[in-house]
Amino acid sequence: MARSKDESKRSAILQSSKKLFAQKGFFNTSIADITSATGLPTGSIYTYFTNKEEIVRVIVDEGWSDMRERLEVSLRAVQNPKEQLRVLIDDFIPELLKDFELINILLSEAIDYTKIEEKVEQLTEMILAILKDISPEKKTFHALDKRAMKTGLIVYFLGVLNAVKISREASLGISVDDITGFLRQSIENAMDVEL
Amino acid sequence: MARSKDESKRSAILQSSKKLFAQKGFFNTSIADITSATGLPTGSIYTYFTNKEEIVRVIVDEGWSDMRERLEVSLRAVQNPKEQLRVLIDDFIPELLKDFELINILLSEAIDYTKIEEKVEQLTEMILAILKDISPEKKTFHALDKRAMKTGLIVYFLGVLNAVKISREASLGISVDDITGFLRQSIENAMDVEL
Amino acid sequence: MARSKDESKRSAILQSSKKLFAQKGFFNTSIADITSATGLPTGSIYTYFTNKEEIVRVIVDEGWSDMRERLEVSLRAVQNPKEQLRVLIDDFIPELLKDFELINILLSEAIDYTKIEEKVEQLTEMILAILKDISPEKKTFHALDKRAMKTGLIVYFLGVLNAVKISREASLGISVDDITGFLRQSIENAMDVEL
Amino acid sequence: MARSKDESKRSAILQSSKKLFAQKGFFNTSIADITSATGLPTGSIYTYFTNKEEIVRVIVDEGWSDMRERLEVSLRAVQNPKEQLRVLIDDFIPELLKDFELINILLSEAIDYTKIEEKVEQLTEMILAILKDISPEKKTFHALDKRAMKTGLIVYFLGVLNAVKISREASLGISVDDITGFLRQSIENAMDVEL
DNA sequence: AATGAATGAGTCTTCATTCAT
DNA sequence: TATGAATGAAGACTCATTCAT
Repeated sequence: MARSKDESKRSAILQSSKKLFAQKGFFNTSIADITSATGLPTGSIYTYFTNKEEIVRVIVDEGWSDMRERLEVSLRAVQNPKEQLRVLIDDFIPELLKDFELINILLSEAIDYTKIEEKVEQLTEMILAILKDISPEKKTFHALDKRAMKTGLIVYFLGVLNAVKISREASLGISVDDITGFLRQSIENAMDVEL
Repeated sequence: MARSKDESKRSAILQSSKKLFAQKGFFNTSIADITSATGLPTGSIYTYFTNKEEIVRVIVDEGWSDMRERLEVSLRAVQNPKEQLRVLIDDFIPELLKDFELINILLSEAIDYTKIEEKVEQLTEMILAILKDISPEKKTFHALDKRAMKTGLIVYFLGVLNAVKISREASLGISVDDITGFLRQSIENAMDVEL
Repeated sequence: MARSKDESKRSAILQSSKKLFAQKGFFNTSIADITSATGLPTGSIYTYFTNKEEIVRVIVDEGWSDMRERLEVSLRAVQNPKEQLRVLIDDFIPELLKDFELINILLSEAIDYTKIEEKVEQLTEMILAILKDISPEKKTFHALDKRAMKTGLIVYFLGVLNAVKISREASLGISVDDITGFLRQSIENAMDVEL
Repeated sequence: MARSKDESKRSAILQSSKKLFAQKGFFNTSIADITSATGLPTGSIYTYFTNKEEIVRVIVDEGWSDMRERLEVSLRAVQNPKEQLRVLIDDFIPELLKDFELINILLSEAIDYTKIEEKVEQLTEMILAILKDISPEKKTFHALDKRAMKTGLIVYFLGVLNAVKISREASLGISVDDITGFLRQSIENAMDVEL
């Protein structure tokens, strides 16, 4: 009982902070903003988190873990690497790109606490593991050595996230669907598969 | 009659601020930091800029204008679109990617004042103008409609900038050269040209 | 559970500020002056008041409310309008004129936040209500229509307050007693009563 | 020629400052506001005045001298004290009350530099000199000793000025005409004359 | 004399974090 | 544990006045 109450406060803080950080930015969000949004007293924030930084860190880490776990589960469910690619593109990516708030926080201001490089690294390795089991007839992407492939994945990953972020904030004339569409096309092309 | 505004002071402010903003971030850089770095008194900052925001804005706008002008000049010097592509990749991109501080500021914290979407838009349009004059035998990239092409360019542009930013800050195991190399390869592939 | 707001701190701020504002003026009194005078840290000022303006506003409003309440109570205690007039002149006015600091603040600098016109209006209406029940044999004051009476009251009220203020600051050669004396005389004359 | 140019700048400063001080108050008017309003460079302000305080002081002193001189001239033109009273009420007072800006400055913020007590003193003495030559049949005002008379004059003078100031700023429901009307009535009554 | 950039102490206010209750 | 008042260093910015030119 006590524990569940605690948990709900912790969640409330995380949820409100996530929204606020995404909207106003980390530095422009004060602890007071968070207490207002949650209705919790100042002190409570500090019984659940040691400081403001830890809040972003947890938002990002838990958000990312969630994503990754779901992806791993889905991937384990299918063996065929081509299928896995499809899972990645049809399930994981859209799911990730829907979490606009997470993306926003991941990429912005608090990037120091956000450890985006870890996330990049993790995802890259996972995808490389899938790709190396696909032997396309065409050369294209595979003409690239592993390092180039990694580079490509990083560029794509960061590019996609940023494109989503910016396309939502400004009127670039492209949508999230355009972005996932482009990504799918690129991969199909590169890997010479049809997903 | 009186002292006239001192261009060298303005530059000093811009230069120091650029370094500081890139290193510590916009919000973690105080006006006091800038006065320390420049040796100028507080008041002087405000005789050259109306506020802290204007400093970032100017850093980004002037930095970007410089880049763009140099690119436009270079492009005008060659007519052949294939040559123009080479100029873009061999001259402009490396030049841009060398300005790590600019990239850092462009992509981070102060992104509200940074108007990165404008820069994305501008560069995208310039490149599309070049590409539309190249008729590759292969389909690939041109199979894409204009919107998809634009999307691709945006993803690549943002991806490359972010990859550089992050690869410098963390140890992703890839270098700026890897990134430009990947970009060149991608374009050669997509456009079916050899640069 | 936590410390609760400390009324004595709030009072200390009001008291010190009142003295300082009266002595040095609103604009020449800094928050630092108030913290020095009270011994409170800067932050505490802002846990009790939202800003410097609010401090004057509260000083004036609470000071005035006090005065008015006491007057109303006293007036209710006597029915005869002539008695009420005496209460006004013998109790209220001297009491008001003793609060030199309040007068000073009411009339000066921060007059924008001070809403003296409200106070003038309130007092004027109260007095008019008393006067209309007194039927002097002589014409004099009652020859005046309501508007002229109101004008007269306003002139007297403001005149008396300012005369006190200035007579305390400079050596005009008249005292507060002279002023109340004159006022009493004027009213007795005007209303043809003896108080 | 040079002198006349100087003079015009000095006037411009005084005129603009008068308007600004009356509108925004002394402390809320910056030297920069004055340079904007006049179009003069900062330095020029200081070749004509030693500091901001001196500007108010001069505005008030010159404004007041003007008034007083005109009054003295007018008074000298008529011998009869009753006529002099009429001049005072019909010419001087309305003229003074028309200069709302002067009144505003005289009574507010910068009251420390404004030396209003001097003005009160001067005017009071002038009027007393007139009054003492009028022998009313009725007692009323003359029942007062000199000190009481002086007190009365001070109260009236300050009351009238303040009433005008406030009636212009807020909606007290009385006009400048009401105020001068009341004043005339009071004097006629007190002195038992018809003006 | 005229100019307006230079100056830096001083202004109000904020806010993450602590800690008395 | 829960609370929210307390804290005070730090923040961005202002502005009267000076003085180099």
